[in-house]
Amino acid sequence: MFDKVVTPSDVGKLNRLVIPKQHAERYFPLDSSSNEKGLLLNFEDLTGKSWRFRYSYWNSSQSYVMTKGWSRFVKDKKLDAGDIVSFQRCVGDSGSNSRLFIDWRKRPKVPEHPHFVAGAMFPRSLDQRNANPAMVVDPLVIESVPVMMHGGARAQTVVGTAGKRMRLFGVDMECGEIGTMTNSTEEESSSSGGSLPRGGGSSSSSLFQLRLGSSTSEDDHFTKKGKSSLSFDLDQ
Amino acid sequence: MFDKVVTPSDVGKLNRLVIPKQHAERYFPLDSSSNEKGLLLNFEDLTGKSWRFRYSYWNSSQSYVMTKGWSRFVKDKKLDAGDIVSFQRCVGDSGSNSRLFIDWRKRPKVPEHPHFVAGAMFPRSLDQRNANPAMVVDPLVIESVPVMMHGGARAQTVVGTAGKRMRLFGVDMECGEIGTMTNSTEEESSSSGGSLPRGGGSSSSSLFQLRLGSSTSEDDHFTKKGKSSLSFDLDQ
DNA sequence: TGCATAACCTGCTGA
DNA sequence: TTCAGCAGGTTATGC
Repeated sequence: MFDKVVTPSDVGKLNRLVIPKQHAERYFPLDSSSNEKGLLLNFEDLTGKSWRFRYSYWNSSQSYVMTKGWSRFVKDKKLDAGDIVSFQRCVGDSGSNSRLFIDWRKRPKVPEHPHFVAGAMFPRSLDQRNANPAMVVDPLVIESVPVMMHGGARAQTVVGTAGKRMRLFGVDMECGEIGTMTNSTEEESSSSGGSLPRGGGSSSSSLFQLRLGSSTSEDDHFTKKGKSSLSFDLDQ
Repeated sequence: MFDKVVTPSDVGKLNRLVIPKQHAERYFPLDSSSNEKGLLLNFEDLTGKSWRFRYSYWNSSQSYVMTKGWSRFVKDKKLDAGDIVSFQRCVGDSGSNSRLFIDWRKRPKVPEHPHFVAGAMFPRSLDQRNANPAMVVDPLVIESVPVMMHGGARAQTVVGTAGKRMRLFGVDMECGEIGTMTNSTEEESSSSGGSLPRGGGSSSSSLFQLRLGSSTSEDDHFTKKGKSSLSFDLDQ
């Protein structure tokens, strides 16, 4: 049916998962007259374990949500913001019945300390409170496409030239063509050598590196742990 | 009948007072069949003013609560978390009738930074999440009585000898007779010089000082501010 | 009378 | 199991 990249709120203390309205109304329609209190949905994960979520509509926020049972799933699967949950429906043998499945995967692997990320910024190791879900971009789709075109990103200053600065998602960043930056570390090199193409490719000239901050110490802001109380000053 | 040390929620925006189940079922039994929606209880305070509270059972939280009318009482009496409300029943002259009374008092005055408290520990300036209301002991009743006998305290190791250690409320503490501790600070001295007797009294030999931690800096755990996110490592 | 706010009610989680 | 705490929805109330 559909996937959702979960937000910090989806896996946080609110104990609810917001179902995007278009998916909710298409795949889990609620009869407003008969199903006043929402309904219980039974899902099955790939291990065969059953998960029952209460599904309802919140008038206050005009949104569809999974509530009861959801937090257990988050804890059991150790979901973090940016991870992806996938809802699937399987039509059963009997025809009229269908089984619901839920699956999940960790968010796409990105450098742990993403001072440099080709083509996209992944703010998940930064302050979750300031992270915008729209910022999480699947590396598979960003090849050869300028960053500022993606995921609801709103660049205040769009500069496509290496060495220039731009402000993206409210964060000051430095841009450079892949292969021209000289201070990329081993870790960053190996990471961008993964799913992201590095210089020499046919489309390399339209990719950026985005530099977030300049700290290299192991004890800097980027390496601090903490679930929700962590805060950062990025390149101020 | 019973007292309750009110929690932040009891005097906050939830506009309800949770009645501990054992007291609720003993003193305010609800007939689940006839009184589906709870009942109205009339109390009288010491000024003769009448207070009517709705009293009911919440299935969702499995708890008994005073709801309607309670917030007016909180505001009128200026109740704060830690204050004590007292419910009393007086059998009337007619025999069959009984009058209900409600009384209240401010929480016992304790030192702001209670590193040393004679005869009792007052953890309320510490992390509220870990504080057990049973730990609040009225200073007036503790003279010459060993600490571990009071207020629902459960000492895992009971040691009545100065200099020995004990574990009370899950906290490791050091015990000493009053007057024998040498590193009591000025602040602590003046505090214990208040409502609590210090050495030289006729019963001083049976009183303790309880040492919580050993930090004296102004920047230590004990002086940190914060409503609910504070946590401690006590004498580990 | 209508709106904005407060009070009240319910459901849920986590310790 | 109890209950503190949070959040959201609904009802009452004052301007």
